Amino acid sequence: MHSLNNLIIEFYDKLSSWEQSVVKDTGYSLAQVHTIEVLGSHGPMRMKELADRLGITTGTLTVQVEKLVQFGLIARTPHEVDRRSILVELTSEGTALHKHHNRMHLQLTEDITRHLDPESIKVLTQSFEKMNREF
Amino acid sequence: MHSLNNLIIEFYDKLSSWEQSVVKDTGYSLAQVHTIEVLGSHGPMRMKELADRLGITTGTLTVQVEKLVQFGLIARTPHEVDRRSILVELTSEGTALHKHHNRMHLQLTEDITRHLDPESIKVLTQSFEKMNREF
DNA sequence: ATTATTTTGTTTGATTGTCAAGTTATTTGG
DNA sequence: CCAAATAACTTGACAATCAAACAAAATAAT
Repeated sequence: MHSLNNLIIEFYDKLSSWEQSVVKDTGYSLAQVHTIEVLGSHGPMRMKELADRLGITTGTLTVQVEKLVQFGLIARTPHEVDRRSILVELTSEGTALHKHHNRMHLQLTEDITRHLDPESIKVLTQSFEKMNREF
Repeated sequence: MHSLNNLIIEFYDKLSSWEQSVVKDTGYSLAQVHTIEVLGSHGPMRMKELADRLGITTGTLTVQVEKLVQFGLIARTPHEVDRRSILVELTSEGTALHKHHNRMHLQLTEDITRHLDPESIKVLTQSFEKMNREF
């Protein structure tokens, strides 16, 4: 248990470094790419929901979104029913960035699991499912 | 493979959120606790090495270390042989914080793995070992 | 041995990400 | 209909960060 704990911490650290270097290559900041990632994997959403998912305040997000709009990565559209709200969604350019980032992640997953046999991958997948449910 | 990739991303996100909330409770910042963590798990080291492990410049670290010294969490001692260098190490208070954080991590690992049978934990541990080696 | 280069840590100035608090517009509940 | 809650924005203040310039010391080259 103790060793598994250390392995998880090490895994997290290495994933962090990897993410940082991959993001740097895009020319955008970590916060910016993270925003694109969330929008890409969950689809268009209101500012409030996006802020919650990113773990930041809406005030911070307002500024961040403004930049991303100027970069042409995302677009703001009024909410159909709630006129207080704004829907934020990826532009085609934003979608392209998300897909690119996704491919990087997939490649990494393939790279780090290449010495695992099919049975281990199966157990690993099930274990991640169970662990993610417990957070 | 595709689903495993998504599970890893989800796992990373959840671990991130967890870390953020645990760190917030300590009253110190994420960067500060991270510095304590590295010093706690690897022992005293030079500024340069610490900066490299944290993925920041020595300039940034100089400022950060100054604060942590004022908080009484770490101490600076001259390097025995290289007079350009400074050794940074945890004080007893810093060690206490590290131990506390470590206990939190261990508790989390126990919590998220509680529905895994011993055999799965074994495979999971071996898989993490192999994956960490491939980064 | 002397000089040039590299390494280590610090300082400074600029930029980014962040929050808290206050504001406005809108929605919801009594 | 009015009060309270919610959504987004604005502003002012910090934290964290980097790059560049610097000084001191170690290392390499000649």
